[in-house]
Amino acid sequence: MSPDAPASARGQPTIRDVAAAAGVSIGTVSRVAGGSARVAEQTRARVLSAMALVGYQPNAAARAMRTNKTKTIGFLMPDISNPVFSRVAVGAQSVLGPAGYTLFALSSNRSPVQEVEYLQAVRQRQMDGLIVTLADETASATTEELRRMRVPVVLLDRDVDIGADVVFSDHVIAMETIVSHLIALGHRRIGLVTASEKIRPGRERVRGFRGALAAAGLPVDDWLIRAARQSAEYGATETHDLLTGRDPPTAIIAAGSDIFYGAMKAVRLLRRDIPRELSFVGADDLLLSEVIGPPITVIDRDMVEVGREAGRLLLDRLNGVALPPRHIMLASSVVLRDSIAAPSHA
Amino acid sequence: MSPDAPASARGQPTIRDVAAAAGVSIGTVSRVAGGSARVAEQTRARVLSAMALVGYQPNAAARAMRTNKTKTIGFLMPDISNPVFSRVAVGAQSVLGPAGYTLFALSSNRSPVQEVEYLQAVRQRQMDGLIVTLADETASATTEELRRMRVPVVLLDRDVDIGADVVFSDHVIAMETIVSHLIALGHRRIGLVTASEKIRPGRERVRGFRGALAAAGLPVDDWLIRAARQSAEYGATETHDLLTGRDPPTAIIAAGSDIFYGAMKAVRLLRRDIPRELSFVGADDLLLSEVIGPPITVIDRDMVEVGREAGRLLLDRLNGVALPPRHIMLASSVVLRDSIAAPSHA
DNA sequence: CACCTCCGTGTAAACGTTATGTCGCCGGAT
DNA sequence: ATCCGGCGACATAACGTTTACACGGAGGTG
Repeated sequence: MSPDAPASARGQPTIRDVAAAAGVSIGTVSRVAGGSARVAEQTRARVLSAMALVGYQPNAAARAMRTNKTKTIGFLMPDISNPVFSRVAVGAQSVLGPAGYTLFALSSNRSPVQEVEYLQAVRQRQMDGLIVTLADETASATTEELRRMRVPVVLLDRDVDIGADVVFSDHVIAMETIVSHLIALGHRRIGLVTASEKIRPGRERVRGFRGALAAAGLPVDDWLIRAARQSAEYGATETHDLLTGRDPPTAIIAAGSDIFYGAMKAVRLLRRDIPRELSFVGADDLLLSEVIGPPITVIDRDMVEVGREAGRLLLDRLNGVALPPRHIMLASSVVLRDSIAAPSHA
Repeated sequence: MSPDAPASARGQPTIRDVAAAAGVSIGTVSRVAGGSARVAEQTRARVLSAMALVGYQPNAAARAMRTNKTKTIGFLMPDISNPVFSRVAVGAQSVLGPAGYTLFALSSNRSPVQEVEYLQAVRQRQMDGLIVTLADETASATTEELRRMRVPVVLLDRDVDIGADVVFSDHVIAMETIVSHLIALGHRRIGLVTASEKIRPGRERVRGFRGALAAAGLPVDDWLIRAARQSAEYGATETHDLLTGRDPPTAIIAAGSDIFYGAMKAVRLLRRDIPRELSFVGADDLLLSEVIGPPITVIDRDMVEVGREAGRLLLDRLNGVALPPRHIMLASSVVLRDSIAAPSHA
């Protein structure tokens, strides 16, 4: 099939193989490969066909060593198997790709140790930029490692003071909106299950939650607020606990995609009828919420757009834009569906 | 805070900075960094503290150029935002990480062009190995590029003859099982919506489907078989078409996670009652199927285990195991739930 | 007491690329 | 006919590592 690859010894063919095959010097091959300087059309053609012949691909390591650029961006997220995070990669790629950068996705599995390791990997590999969603804002080893980074960094929805650009998602307004709505429907005891207050989303959601209650002049029962982890198990456990407590809520907000799953499962197991016996609000999973019976009201945000925005910010920095750190706030939307109603006996 | 980083000029500190700070030669620093040869304990300590002082991280590009190893594995998948694929990354990482390799995830967004580009990126960056799920088995540019790869490759659930190790998922047996079950319940017209026969999963599922019908002596109505794309839209469209046709099926199998979503949505819109009016079988999304009312019967497979197995195969090759290509077959499971029943008037 | 051995360290070459400086040659202008 | 200007190609020096080789000194042995 393919012409027996005329690689030098073993391994990939180098610029030298191409030069030999084309009968030119390596400098000329480099210029053709880089497309930088002027090369006579005839020579260029000879070089190009030689490259095709030997199946040449420039050695990125050598190139990187010489130029100090890798055309590579790292994207570190807490959990690659959660679409909320991985969708960001799709958005970022759509912006960075056309600009000639390759996006490498890394998943720390919510482990701060892994996070540090990957951050070092990014630094060792001289990646040109970094987009990162931290698993824990309070891990000092991680933020220290971030500060060591000598390349542009874009932070996603986290409050860490490293002088980086940040793309924030609104959580407060959306939470206030839905809680106010529930209050207007007559709910007085509303349960909230969300991420730990150690990260911004958890903190902000709790803030919006408390704010809406305060605005309505209602007391806050801390027992109704569960903010510790992000997992289906946590969502299930806490929801079960809330619903089987002495004075259970008439509405539950499961603010987080994994928590949403788990909470939903707990509601099923307890055979609570939505929305007759319980009003239910999910988050960050439009597809799921649409397909469940009845359709579930959700707080949603466009994570692909978050990725695009992050890509744009990064690209600006890579092109040398020297501005003070920029903060971008992206709205969340509240999608009202059939899962909420007035409480049965208010 | 941190001691003003004594990096040489600008940029990251190099081995030379460390050598100067420790008062030794660069060779010695390299030996300490690499942990290879014997170094006097006293010297080692001095070098280590010098490395910490300047915040040294070895330059991966230089290292790669010298050693022809990058300790880096690429994982190319069709869609990073689909957990079916990204879960594989989690499994692979759990095996490769402890062995000192970093896994970089790449998403082609089902574009053959992107696929080729990423394959070239992997080759340019001299990654030590590759795990890949192809978006289309029939794209010759992709398979040609794969053949060019001079490092171990593990293929996931695809039939492409490049002499690579492969981790297969069973689709035939699982499909036969569920179809036979539906037939036993009295179903005679069963609809199937699945991926294109251009990729193994689609092909095998159709094969299992036809096989089960044949085994039961039932005729195959090709109108009931939809195998072209993988997307929620496709799932919705085809399901709608099947259910609103002249002679609609009494059961539908939505074999594919995105198709599952879409099909489910179509069923909701048409207000078909499951399982009274329609028996429904989903695939590859355990969480969703559990939470929908009623719980949905699904064909499921452990994608994390697929990743682990792929990681193991790759690791063997990286350690120099020279065997003929190995094929591993992982079973799928059929999880029976409340979404299937005898057809209403058989 | 001299020699050999071995351990620890230094030196230097190579990896594949880009970029800088240099040179040869062709064509146009004087 | 001579000279000059450029264009295009070549040679070569880095970039930061690893590693083969050389070397010096300490300790043990004949």
